[in-house]
Amino acid sequence: MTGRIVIVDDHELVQIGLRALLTEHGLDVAGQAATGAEGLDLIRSLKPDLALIDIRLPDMSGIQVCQEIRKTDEATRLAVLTALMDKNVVHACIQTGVQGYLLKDLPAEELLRAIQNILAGKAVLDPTVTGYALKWLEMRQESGAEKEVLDLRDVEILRLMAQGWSNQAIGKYLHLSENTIKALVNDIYRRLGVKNRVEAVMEAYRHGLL
Amino acid sequence: MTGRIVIVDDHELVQIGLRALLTEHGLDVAGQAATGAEGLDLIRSLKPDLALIDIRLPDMSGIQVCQEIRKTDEATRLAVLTALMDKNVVHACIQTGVQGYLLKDLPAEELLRAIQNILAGKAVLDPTVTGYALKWLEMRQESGAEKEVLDLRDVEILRLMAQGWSNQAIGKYLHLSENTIKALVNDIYRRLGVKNRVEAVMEAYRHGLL
DNA sequence: TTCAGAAACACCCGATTGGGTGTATCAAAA
DNA sequence: TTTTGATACACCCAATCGGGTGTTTCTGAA
Repeated sequence: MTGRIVIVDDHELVQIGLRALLTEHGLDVAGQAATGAEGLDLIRSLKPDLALIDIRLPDMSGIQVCQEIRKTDEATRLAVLTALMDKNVVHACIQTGVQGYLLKDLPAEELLRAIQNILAGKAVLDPTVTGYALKWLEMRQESGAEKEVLDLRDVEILRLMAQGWSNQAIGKYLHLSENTIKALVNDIYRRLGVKNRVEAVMEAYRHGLL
Repeated sequence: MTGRIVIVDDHELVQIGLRALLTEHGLDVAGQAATGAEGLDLIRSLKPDLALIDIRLPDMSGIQVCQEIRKTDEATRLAVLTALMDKNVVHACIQTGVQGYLLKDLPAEELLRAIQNILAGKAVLDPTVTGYALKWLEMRQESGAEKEVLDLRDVEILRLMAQGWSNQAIGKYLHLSENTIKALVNDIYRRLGVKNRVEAVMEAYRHGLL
């Protein structure tokens, strides 16, 4: 079960730690990247068995990286590695089709076991987040309506909002009317429990959605 | 310049990374701790030449750890190692008498050099932090022309903006009129080179001002 | 003393946001 | 078949924001 692994994390300390941990146990770290863009290039060119991707990267969100990869590549296993545990992020990850959601403060041994499991073909969610995931999957199957959760388009809109775009500009960009954007934006506020643009963007940013 | 070093960090990955980096370059990691309490015990018993301390620990702040140590021990060098850059934290660290303030996303090589410098008796502030520290010291000494720089009140206003407050609310809170807040806010936009609230808050957040 | 410039406003105005109600379409469930 | 819901709008309106001009007051330098 030797696996070629790519690490995408902007903290070089974490890179070093991961590589030390993985190589020590016979796993092959084929490449490392510090930004989302570099990570995309690396994954596309190396086609590793597994990519470990940090959520918070300097240029883009790790989730976006996963989405990009999944557009053209269903084979490479993806796992996000993050310090935070957030409902919306977990859901976005599952929707994107990642095989693992791992927390950085996990003991090294558990982390290693999780990675080995993913390489072996299993999907691994950190135990502390499994509850959320299961509940969400239940709702998905039976009622289909999974209210209160931000979908990918919501996150896209939040990203544009965070760049200072107006509703009108967002509407033109997404080929929707300004009125529709306003409705969607209000929905986002309700789901995030905030009452204006700045709060929404800050919430999203803190939760690693951007 | 062989130094005995203690690491206090709750992320085992970072511990592993640091240890690999340091031992690889002939430095001696004498001990590691995952909590502030453990860290205090370890530093007091081992009396290392340098303690690298994470700011965010499960039981207490790394700054508190430094303060505790400094109560009885002026000799052990202390350096905080953190992912976040906060002006207030920097200020507190300098007042506590730490020798280093290092950011986790620094390239490994620079990190290593910084640590070697600290062991050699120099005090090292991360370059991105030094600016703030110097500016702060300037303002203390003289009323030198510090144009184009956000002062403390600007940052306070940005903090309130980031929490979703309206200009009116900010004005009431700071005992200023809404019109004055508007003028100040526009000044902030000009200095940050942005054109609306969301952008300003994002800029400030990215620059560690919040 | 006079002058320059800052700080703290007032007033104005168009653009945008926040929030509500209402509607046409379409697809899936009852 | 009917009904439900989700989606993508339109219209409306008050509040707020973005940005400009102009006034007063105070302080420090010429």
